[in-house]
Order: sequence, then C-alpha cells, then structure tokens
Amino acid sequence: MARRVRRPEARPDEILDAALAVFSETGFAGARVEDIAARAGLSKGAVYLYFESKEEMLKALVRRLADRVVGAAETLVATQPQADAEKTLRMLVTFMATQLSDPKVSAAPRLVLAEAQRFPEIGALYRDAVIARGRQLLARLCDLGVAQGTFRNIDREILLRACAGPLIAHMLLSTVFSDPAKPGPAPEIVAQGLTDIILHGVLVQS
Amino acid sequence: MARRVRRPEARPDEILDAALAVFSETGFAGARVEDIAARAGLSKGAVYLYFESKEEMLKALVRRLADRVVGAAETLVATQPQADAEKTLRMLVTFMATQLSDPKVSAAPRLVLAEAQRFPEIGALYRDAVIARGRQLLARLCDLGVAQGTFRNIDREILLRACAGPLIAHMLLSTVFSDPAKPGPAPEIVAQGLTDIILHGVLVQS
Amino acid sequence: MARRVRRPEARPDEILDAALAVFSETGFAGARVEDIAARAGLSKGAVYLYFESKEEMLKALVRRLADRVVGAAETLVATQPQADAEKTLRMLVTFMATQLSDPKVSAAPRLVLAEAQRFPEIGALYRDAVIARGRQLLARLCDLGVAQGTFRNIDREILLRACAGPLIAHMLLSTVFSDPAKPGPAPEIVAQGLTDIILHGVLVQS
Amino acid sequence: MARRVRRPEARPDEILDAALAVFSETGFAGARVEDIAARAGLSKGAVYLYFESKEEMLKALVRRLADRVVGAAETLVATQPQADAEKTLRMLVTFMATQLSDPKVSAAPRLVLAEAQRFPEIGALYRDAVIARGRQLLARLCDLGVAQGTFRNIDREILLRACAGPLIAHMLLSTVFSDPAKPGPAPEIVAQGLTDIILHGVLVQS
DNA sequence: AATGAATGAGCCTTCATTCAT
DNA sequence: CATGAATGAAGGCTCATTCAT
Repeated sequence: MARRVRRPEARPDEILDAALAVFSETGFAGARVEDIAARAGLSKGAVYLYFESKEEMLKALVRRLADRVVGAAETLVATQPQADAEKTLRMLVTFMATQLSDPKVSAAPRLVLAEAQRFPEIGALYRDAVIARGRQLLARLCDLGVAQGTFRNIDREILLRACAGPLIAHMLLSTVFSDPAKPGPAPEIVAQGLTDIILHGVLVQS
Repeated sequence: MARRVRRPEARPDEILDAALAVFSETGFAGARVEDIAARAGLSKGAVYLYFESKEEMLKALVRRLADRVVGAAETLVATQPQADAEKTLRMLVTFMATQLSDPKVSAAPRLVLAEAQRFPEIGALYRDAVIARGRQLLARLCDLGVAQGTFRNIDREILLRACAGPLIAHMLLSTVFSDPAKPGPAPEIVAQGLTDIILHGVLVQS
Repeated sequence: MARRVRRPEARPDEILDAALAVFSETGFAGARVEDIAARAGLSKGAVYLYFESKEEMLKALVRRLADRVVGAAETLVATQPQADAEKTLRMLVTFMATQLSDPKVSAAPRLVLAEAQRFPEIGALYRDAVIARGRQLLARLCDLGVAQGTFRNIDREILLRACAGPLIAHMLLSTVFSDPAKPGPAPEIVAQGLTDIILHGVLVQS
Repeated sequence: MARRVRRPEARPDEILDAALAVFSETGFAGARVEDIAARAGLSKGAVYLYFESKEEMLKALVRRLADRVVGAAETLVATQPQADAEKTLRMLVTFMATQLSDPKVSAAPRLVLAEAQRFPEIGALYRDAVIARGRQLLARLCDLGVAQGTFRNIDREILLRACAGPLIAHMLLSTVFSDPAKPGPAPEIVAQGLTDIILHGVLVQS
C-alpha cells in the first residue's frame, strides 16, 4: 500500500533482518547474497550499496544484536523497584529463558554460536559487547545479594557459567537439538526449575 | 615418494582426525577436502575411497564422537565404587569440565554446535546419540540421589539444562569467547564452584 | 574490455550456436563448458545464466534443431505449386541431400545420432519432433501419389526407411566416414541417382 | 563349475565383450573402466594388462567387429549357389535387416556411429574395413546383375547409399529412436518391403 | 539508488591410469 | 597374472562481487 514511499534510511536494517533470517536457515556460508537481497526486496547488486561484503553484514548483524537482549536485561534489572537480589535474579533468569525460547529472538545468539569459531572477530565482539555486560550485570546482582546477606560470595566467572549456561542449554535444546516428536517443557516451567536450582541447589536443604 | 604405503584399516580414522582438525579451523563449509587429505597424508582422490562426500565425513565424525565423551562419562559413573549420588555428580561435572577445557576434546562438540543448524541430520544424530544418553545418565543419578534422600526430585529436562549448561558455557568461554589477554579460571576451580552451585545453590543456607 | 556488452535477447541462441560447434568437434562429453562460453564470447559462469546445465544445452539444441530442417522440408512441400507426387518427392530428396551435404547443417543431426544412445530423452525428443514429422510428410506425399495413380501404396514405415535411410547414409559417408583422399559424389548427382532408385528401383524396367 | 580353469587367452575377448556392453549402455565417454572390468569379472587394474587404455579398447572393439557382420554377408553372397543378382540382393538385404534388428548385433555398428565423430581413427577404420567391403560386395552384385541384363548400371556410391541407408535407418528406428509404446514392423516385413522398393521403386510399373 | 548481466576464482567430485604387493 | 589402493588432472557448477546502464 504505502510501499511506494522510499525510505532508504531503513534499508540497512531491512537487509540485516533479511540476513539474519537467511543466515539462521542456512548458516553464513550457505547463505546466498541473492537470497538475502530477495528477502529484503532488493536486487543482489543493491545490497552492496549498503554493505561492503557478506562478512560485513554478519558483523553488522552481531553489532546490532549486541544491544538488544542484554540491553533489555539491563533495563529489566535497572527498573527493578525494590532491590531484592533473589527476586531480581529469579526475574532475570525467567525473562531470559522466555526470551530465548522464542526462535526469533534466539536466532541471533545461535548465529553467533555457530559462526564465532570461524570469525574470531565475531567472537571478540560478542565477548566485549554482550558477555562482558552480562558478567557485569550478574556481578552487581551478586554484590547486592552479598550485601543483603542472602548470596554467597561466588566467583563471578563461575556465576556467569552457572546462570548463562542453563539458558544456553535450554536455547539449544529448544532449537537445533529439539525433537519434533516431543516438544520440551514450557519456558515458565524451565525458568522456575532453573532458578530453584541456581538459588537452592539440587540437594535437599539440610 | 614414501607415499603409496598401505594401511587401509587405519585410514578412515586418520581421515576423520584430519577432518576434525580442518573443520574446527575453517568450519565445514570453509574446509577443503584437499586440505583434509593433505593433513591425513593422502591425495584428494583417496579420501573418496573412504567417504562418499564431505558431508558424509562430517556425519561420520559426529557418529564417532558420540561414543567418546559420553561413553567416558558413562564409564566413569558405572565404575564408581560406592554409589553416592552427590559424590558421583561432583565427579561427573569435574570430569566433564576438565575434558571440555581441552580444546582438542571440545573441538568435536563445538563443531556440532556450529553445524547443527545447517545440517539437521547432525543435530538429530547428536540429540539421539549424545544428549539422550547424557539425560539418561543424569536421570539415573537423580533417581539414586532421591532414593538416598539427598536429592530433590527434579524434572530431568531441567536437571539436564542445569548440569550441562554451565559446562557448555565454560567450554564456549574457554574457546570461542576467550580473551587471550586474561585466561579464564582453571578447570578444577570451575568444576568445584559449579558443583557447589548445582548442589547447594547460590543462596546462603538458611 | 569490449566485454560487458549487453544483448541478452540474443544470448541463448549464440550459446547454442557455440555449443553445436563444440559438441560437434569433441562430442558432448568431451565438450568443456568453458570452450562453449569462449566461443560464444562469454565467461564460463555467464552460460549458466541461460542454461541450467550442459545437458540442458544439449536438449535445447535438439529442440531448436527440430524446427529447422524438417520445417524447411515441410515448407518446401507445402509451397509446391502443382501437386505432383513424383516431382515433389524428387524435389524433397534433392533438397535434403543437398542440405545434409553441408557439414554445418548436418552437424546437428550427427550430434543427435552420437548422443541419442546415452541420453534417451534426446532420442525421444528427436523421434517426436523430427522423425514423426518426416513420417507424416512422406505419408501425405504417398497418399497423394496413390490418389494420382502413380505410387504404389507402400507401408509408411518402410517408405520412411527407404527415403530417409539413403540420405542418412549419404550424410555419414560425406562426413564421419569420408575419405579425405577421394571426395564423394556431388549432392546433385547423389540426389538424382537416389530418386531414380527410389522411384524406379534398380531393376531394368521390364 | 569349470570356472576354475584359467584361460588367459580368452581374456581380451571377454573384456571386449564387456566393453561393448558397457559402451552401448553409456557411450564411450560415459563408460567406466571399472564397470567394464567388473562385467568381465576382473579388477580394474587387470584390464590394463591387456589394453593400453580405454581408447585402445574401443579401437580393438571396432577392429574385431569389422569381420563379423560384413564377413557374414560376404560369406552369404559367396555361398549363394545360383548366381541370380536379384535373388542375391533380396537375400542380402533380408539377412542384414534381420541381423540389424537384433540389438545385440547392432550394438557394435551403433557404437561406431556414435563415436566415429569423436575418434576419426574409428571412422577411418570402419570405412576401410567395413564400408569398403560392403561397397565391393554391392559392386560385384551390380556387375553380375548388369551382366545378366536385369540390373541397371548404377553408380556404386549411390547404390551403396540406397542399399545400406534403409538398413541403417531401420536399425536406428528400432533402437535409439524406437517408441516403446509402438514397436516397429517385423524385420521380415521390412526386408520384403525394402527390397521391393530397391528393386522396383515406389512407382507403379508403367 | 537500483538493476541484473557478467565475471572469475574456487571447490567438490570423478575417473583413467599407475604401482606396490 | 592379478589386485585395489592411490594418484592427480580435469571439469561442472556456484556464487561473491563488479560494473555498465
């Protein structure tokens, strides 16, 4: 309808949306620029007016992605009214588990997981722009919990693994390793169970 | 000229070793069969005497991998003399964390992570041959712990995420997302801290 | 540098011309797409903008050929002013003998002869698009001759063999089985002699 | 049973039999030495103990073939008791039509037709060893007929085309251009009709 | 800004031929 | 004689990128 309106400013983003979709389906190497262009409603050549190369698109994609998920998590924590570390952690994990259960949201992190090996630059970018911030977020949360006397003072590297790991595992089990025959548990159930373990452990409280 | 030696029995395994190395470096799509052949000490054509195609090599690689890590873990658990669920879980996580800290060992699972999207068959294979067995292993361990009165009766899907996730996270942080400037914590420290959290949680025991 | 000229409409035909030339020289299997492209003044890759594969080019070639020779023969017969079966047959055979004496014209049918075994689709195509029409043409001519009382009512399958066969034999003897030392008889002589035999037989009229 | 007996003298012929079969199915270029070897009951390498190359096998095949069909035709004519040119020609054409209707017999000439373009040596060989003899045979027959006053004195080049052509056409129509749905006329019918035309022409005798 | 024809490098795969046994 | 593992050259096809329009 209103498609006749030119909005070249939006083009790069449209292309990146298309790229993410295509990369997710076929991987970076298997993705054809022509397919990305087609999905973005452009010709193959036009893509090169906005991006130098296919690899540059991947990097731009990762750069753009950086703000999204962690940004949302940071906002969530920051806007938490009462500063209760336990509640906040529970909320954070639940939020992330729910988000990552959505294949559309998880497409970007999955892409990073898949391509970081091959493109160290991607790995470094993600490490600095996403992982470092996640580590910070958890560190502050931990500080708070410790100050409140509810959290043990856990090594931040380990805390990061303990909190992010189950979420990654859930994401992978929900997508690439999912069995179409038996769908996995609902995100809320997972989030609940996961926070229980992270907070209380698997042992019966003695 | 020292070529033309005949040791056909060992060839497939030699080729797969070379393939794993090359795939890990460049990814499946970026790997050249010629490089794999060279690394295995063969000519390009000879590879095709043992494998139908490059993709077939990838599948064979994943099949072979299946037995290795999980097999070792299963053996570890099975040969545990006294059946103490807590100790066994601690030992299992420690073993896995140590194993996955070795880039040579983790090369194969990382490859699977990278290629499972693009080759659903790989994902399915790994799910059935590795993940399902890991789930079984944990389920039995959980049964034991529950019977002994030390474990809470946790949903197995969640237990799987809670135990495997941190290990995956550790593997990723040690390799693709590692910062050459600051090396991560030693595997034993990680294993210790991780099991503490998995067993006791991050909360101060009330 | 004079490349990059655009005349896409003519391209498929140019490529097919080049393909016919190269196929004729080296056979289908021996022909390199790169050579065809070079002869058509294109790069290897450009050929694939117009044809899916080398085999597809061969099929397109045969399809295109279909209309040419038989079409000309049909036109010749159709535009024959007075409908005299004997004269028309004589003219038809003479026309075909002359045409098939030209290596450029005979290149296509020779290609079909050479490749029909290996590509049954080619054989079927030629049978339906060329041979069937030739059979029709002769059948109508025979009908006319019979109606005029000058032709015996001959089985059309046999008539086809009796008329087309000598032309094929002539084509083969003029090309693949030709002796460079002693060139064969001129097409007009052959056409004359051939029609004499087809019309009157080798026997002295009793 | 008696297969244990070694008969290396027979090997070349066995290989050529296998080669003819494989060449007929896939053409020379499409034939794999390994397939020929397998059909001959040998290993790939063993074939090279008997033939220098694949092309050499093709040439040997054509050389061997040369004697077969024409040899039989020559014998047929030579052993004809009463020297009646008309009867002999009729018998000759009938014999050839019947022979060439058998796909096994026609496999070799069809192979020559298909490959002569690509291998001029094959064309030359066939021309000298087969076609020349056929021309001779017909020439002598024609001489006889003329001497007996029954044959017109026809140019031998044209006679060759008039006699051999319909047989070739019949062979092609029976094999590569055959329609599986409607089988062609029986060889005897064809032979009869063909000789009628060759002898008497298509015209009603005036 | 956009197009899409064209390029050309690159790689998987096949297979005739060789050779150590 | 025979084997079959190994070689290596060759070619079809793809696709990121360029460029004339």
